[in-house]
Amino acid sequence: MGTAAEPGRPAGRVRRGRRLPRAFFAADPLTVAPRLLNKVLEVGDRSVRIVEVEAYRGTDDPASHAYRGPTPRTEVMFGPPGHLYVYFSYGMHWCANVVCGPDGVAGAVLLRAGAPRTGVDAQRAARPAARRDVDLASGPARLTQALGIDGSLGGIDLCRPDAAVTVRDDGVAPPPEPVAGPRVGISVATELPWRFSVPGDPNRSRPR
DNA sequence: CCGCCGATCTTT
DNA sequence: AAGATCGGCGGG
Repeated sequence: MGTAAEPGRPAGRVRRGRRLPRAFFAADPLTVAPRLLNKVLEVGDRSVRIVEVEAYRGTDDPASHAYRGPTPRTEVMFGPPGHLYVYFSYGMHWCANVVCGPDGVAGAVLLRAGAPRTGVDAQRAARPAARRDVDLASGPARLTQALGIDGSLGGIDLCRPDAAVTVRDDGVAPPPEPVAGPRVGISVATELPWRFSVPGDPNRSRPR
């Protein structure tokens, strides 16, 4: 019903785990990105296990929204780590990032795909176009749709006790050897292997 | 299963 | 004018 089976884990009660502290996000996006794999992204009763991410840096990364310095849209990327950077893409989609790196240095990790975990019925209701459950959160805008993340949550602090969105550790370790490859949908810095995913996970996004 | 293309808004 | 995308449609 509400909870998806996770292969390799015993059926039954789902561990909620504990919210990641701000220190987790204070490192460089390139360091944080692979560590976020297999962490849990939770919004209310809905959650996914993060299976694909991309690192974006700031003024030294031409593919980053922060490359040309702060703007009203991107200023949160220049602020303290552990906040949510949400942007509107292609006129119709929301995409969510976690701000990483020290305060004053721009950086973020784009949350690209997740495996549905709890509140799966609500995720299906939020994603009527998804034919199969592996399509529920298998893309950055699909993930935000499945969990109900939009611009109204932009800038929130994920590390506060009362945060509407949290990233949690339920005891599942990141993959020891994550798949690394080029970031999707960019036209510059395409040689950098800054996209990370859980090897073999069927919920990863399908690059075009 | 795969590739093409339109939708629609922000930023440059 | 292009973009950190998605889903519908047509063809194989």
